Amino acid sequence: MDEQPRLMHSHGVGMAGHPGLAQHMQDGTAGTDGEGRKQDIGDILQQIMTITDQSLDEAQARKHALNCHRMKPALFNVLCEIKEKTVLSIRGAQEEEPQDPQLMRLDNMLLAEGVAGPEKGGGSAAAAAAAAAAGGIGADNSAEHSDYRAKLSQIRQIYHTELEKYEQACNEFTTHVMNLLREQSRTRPISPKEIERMVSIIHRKFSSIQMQLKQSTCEAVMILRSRFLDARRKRRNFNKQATEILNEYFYSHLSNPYPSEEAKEELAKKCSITVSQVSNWFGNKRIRYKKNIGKFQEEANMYAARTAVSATSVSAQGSQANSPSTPNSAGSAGSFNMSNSGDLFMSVQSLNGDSYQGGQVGANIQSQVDTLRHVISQTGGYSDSLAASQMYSPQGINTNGGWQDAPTPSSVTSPTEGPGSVHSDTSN
DNA sequence: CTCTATGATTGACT
DNA sequence: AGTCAATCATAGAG
Repeated sequence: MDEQPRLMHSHGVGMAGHPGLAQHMQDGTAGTDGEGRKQDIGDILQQIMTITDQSLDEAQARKHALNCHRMKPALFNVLCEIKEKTVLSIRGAQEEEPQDPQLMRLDNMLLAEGVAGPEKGGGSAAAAAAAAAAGGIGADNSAEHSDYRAKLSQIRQIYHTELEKYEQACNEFTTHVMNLLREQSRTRPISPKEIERMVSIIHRKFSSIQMQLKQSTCEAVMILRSRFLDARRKRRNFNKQATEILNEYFYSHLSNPYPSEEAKEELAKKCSITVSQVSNWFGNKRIRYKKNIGKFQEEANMYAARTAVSATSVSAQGSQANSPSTPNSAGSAGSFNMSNSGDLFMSVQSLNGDSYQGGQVGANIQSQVDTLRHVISQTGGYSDSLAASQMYSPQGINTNGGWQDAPTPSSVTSPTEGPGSVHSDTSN
């Protein structure tokens, strides 16, 4: 035998063979003979089959008619039976899918970057963390840092708006589908489990859209971050005032141009830069000065002259609190002040009798020298004769490149060794 | 465009 | 940890 008749029988689709259907037929008032019933059922099926081809209003009307049809409950039962069979085969397909590792990764990253998770606090904390990761220098409120924060919060805002939109759309769509299914459940058998399944399918679809959103958000954050990190290397020259302050300190501490931590902080504050930048600057300056003293001599002269003038005026006022060359005037280290005065003296001394070409610079400040000597002797800047003798060592640099190792003082009486002829090791 | 100056980074050293 | 030395990368002048 072929499949069709057997199916019809076993599923009760055979009109006469189905008990429920038969009963309804008997209960019914219309069909009295078999031919008429057949006609009737065929008619209904035909209507159902063609319902999709009709216009909405037409279909609605037809649906209503069908719902009220006397044969409807019987048909419903038949569908229920068929359903029971097919659902079994579907059931195997639905499985609990494990949490997507990629989604977890994205979630974790968004959380770490402060895009997802709790409001504001997390965002700025993450930005600060990113800034710190950028080299420890960015921890201060630099323009780039705030820029980064602003951009990140922008991304965060977009992300949340979109996420909310998706969630809303998802809920709306789910509600819509559920309503639809509930309504349909009047004409065809739909179990709650099926609705549940449909809902989970919808949710899965929407979460895949959400994943795309998360992915693009992550990309945006990465791009922003890489730009921010690249900005580290973007060099911006310090402003003129900052350079002058740093140079003033450097040349007035030429024998020992190693500012203490406090001095660095003070300089950083004055120059509106970070302590690290101050350290960088001094590191660069020392090495470059040492490599080419001749080149820096003019600069040294200029700052020495300036400091001399400053010192003179300080002396006149009987105060040194406002001297830019005494960042440690608070008095944290006595030796600091002492070397300060000594360095001034040294710088001027080198001017005094050098064979340097720009002799007129020296001549210009020649008058300052005596004043300065006077000032220094008055303030007791170098009561220690050893310290004074060190000053005369040409910039106090030894062949090992050491400033810190006490350089062998050439001679107090021979300060005339020109900076240009300091050492052969300067030719680098 | 090239060249120099200069701030930042890196690795070795103490 | 602080420094030196070499190097990178860019700003700015020409």
